[in-house]
Amino acid sequence: MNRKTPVKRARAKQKRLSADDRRSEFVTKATELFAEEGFGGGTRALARKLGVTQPLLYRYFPSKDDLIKEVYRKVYLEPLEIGWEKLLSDRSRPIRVRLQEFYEVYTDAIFNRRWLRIYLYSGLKGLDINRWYVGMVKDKILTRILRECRHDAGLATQSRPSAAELELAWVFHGGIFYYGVRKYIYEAPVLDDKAQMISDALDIFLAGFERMAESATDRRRAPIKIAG
Amino acid sequence: MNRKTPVKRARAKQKRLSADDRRSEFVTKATELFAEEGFGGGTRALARKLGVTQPLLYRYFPSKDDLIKEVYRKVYLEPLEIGWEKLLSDRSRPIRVRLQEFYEVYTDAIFNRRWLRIYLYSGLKGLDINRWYVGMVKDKILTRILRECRHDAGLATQSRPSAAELELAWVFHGGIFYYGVRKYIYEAPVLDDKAQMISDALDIFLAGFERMAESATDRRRAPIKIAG
DNA sequence: ATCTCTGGTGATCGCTCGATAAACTGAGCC
DNA sequence: GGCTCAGTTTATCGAGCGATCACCAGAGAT
Repeated sequence: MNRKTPVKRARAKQKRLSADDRRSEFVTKATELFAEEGFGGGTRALARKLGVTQPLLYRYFPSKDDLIKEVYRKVYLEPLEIGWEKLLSDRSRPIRVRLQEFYEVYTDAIFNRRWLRIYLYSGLKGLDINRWYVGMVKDKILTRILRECRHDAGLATQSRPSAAELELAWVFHGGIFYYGVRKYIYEAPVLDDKAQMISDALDIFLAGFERMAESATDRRRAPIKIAG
Repeated sequence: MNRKTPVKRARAKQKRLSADDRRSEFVTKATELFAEEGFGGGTRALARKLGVTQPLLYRYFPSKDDLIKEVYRKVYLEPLEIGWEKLLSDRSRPIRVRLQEFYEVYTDAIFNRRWLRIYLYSGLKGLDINRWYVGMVKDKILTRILRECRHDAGLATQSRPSAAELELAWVFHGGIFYYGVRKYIYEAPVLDDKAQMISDALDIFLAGFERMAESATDRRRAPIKIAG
């Protein structure tokens, strides 16, 4: 229809952002793109998402790899902002309440398509930052949880948890993590009530920890007796 | 040195395989390549692994995508060859023994770098075959396990497990699965004794199932009491 | 010995990728 | 107004990608 008269060049969109704004817009949109396409996603597709041309990227990042590193940093540091030290270590509250609340807010932070996909893609690349994150989960979350559990059960506080304890905590943690993978990566139907899933997982973890603590110094435990 | 005289062209390697052999060699090496590089791995790199030239691939597969589909098929069907029906459903043996053995052979089948990486890469692509596999784990493994557990506990056998039961089983299964991810994807240190990890996970799963079964018809359960 | 059939190669096409260099443009300052 | 400088675009490069086609070569049948 009135297409013939060029109405002031419709692509006079919103160009000319400040350098800082443009730069962080690149990182944000790159996170979205790479979450969907993997890190093989193209710089042209990224530019299209911003409504700019592809070479503009190189005004803000020396190479695509530098952009990717920034995406890593942003995504991996995101869940750390919730401040779990005080959540886990506040001994004025029952440990079960602390654990429940911690896992609710922690999974609120990481259970979304964007975070989980970036995490898995970068994990498959075997990057240092992924090793660092896994080590941090071990030291800052699982070890802390075990320490609080030991304290709560009246056991001696040891500097490092035993390998068996740690594995127990990992299986528990992994079970919860896998809930997010099933929901946001596999897009499989899951129990909608995340809080109840956490509550149930906590029940069996804490019961398992108690059982392990009871057979105190034993390295090897007998299997539990099953009804029937 | 004696480089000047062409000594019968050293690349007279081992060419000229039978069509079937060459085809399956393509699939095998493609599985290795894609496991490491992702499905973005190049056809030239693949040919190099076989010691042939790149166009030869297209004598055996119409396109790279068809090759990839064959890789899927091979990888996804691999763990099914262990025949878990008889392992899980043989009621002449104690359920705990059955579960222990099943998870040992199942994880023997899938806990390796090749399988896990292909599985995760294809999972990230959101393919139908991945949905199919997850559904199969649910129907053929978890549902069966829950049915056997119910039978063992003397509970009424219901056609489908409750959502809460299923979630319990998923968290347990996911916890074990994540052990493989930690070991072969993250390459993080894990408890070396896989059988003990399974045994411990089984302990807490079965204890959790019993607890859930005790509070029979209740949809919502009270959290367990913690010492202290 | 020659023919034939098939596994395998060499050359190349069209496309997309990350990256570079030069030209353009518009808001703020004098 | 005209200058300046930073944000943006246009044009393009070289490399690598999947895919195609004509050709080659060697084992087995005749």
